[in-house]
Amino acid sequence: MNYWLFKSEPDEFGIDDLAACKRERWDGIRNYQARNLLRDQVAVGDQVLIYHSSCKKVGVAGVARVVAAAYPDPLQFDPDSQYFDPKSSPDNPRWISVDITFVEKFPNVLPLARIKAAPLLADMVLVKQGRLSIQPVQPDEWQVILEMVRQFG
DNA sequence: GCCAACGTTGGC
DNA sequence: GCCAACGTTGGC
Repeated sequence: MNYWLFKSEPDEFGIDDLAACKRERWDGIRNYQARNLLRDQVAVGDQVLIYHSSCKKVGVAGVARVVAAAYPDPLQFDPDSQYFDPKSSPDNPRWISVDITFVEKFPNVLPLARIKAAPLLADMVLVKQGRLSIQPVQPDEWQVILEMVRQFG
């Protein structure tokens, strides 16, 4: 089983929305590095940190679990969607979705500033390559994050 | 709102 | 295939 971090803007879709709907298609990913991870590595049963970006409380907000592995993102075929891609086709889809389900909402969002300040998390992709929207998380990093949440919350 | 970092596009 | 121009992300 692998660990991941998915970014979302809580104004669009955050941990509370996930808790309310229980299961959600993670769509609209339009970055090749993130796409490749979704397509090749994200598997059913993997665990996911839900990260809130571009908002007041930037940081890790909770946990989700993967319930459906890679399949074509339907929005790429929808001309009315902002994620429509005219260069993609059902025969050869370019963009990938997975489904996740709600697991846990943290009592408090673990702030990015705390993550950046933690020596044990200095090698996190979040710290080193902040812009990637689907990121691998190492098992030891996962443990450190959850321990920090326990102390912070 | 600013701006640094980084990804994508397109001319050559 | 290089690289300049441009667009986007996302923290602050």
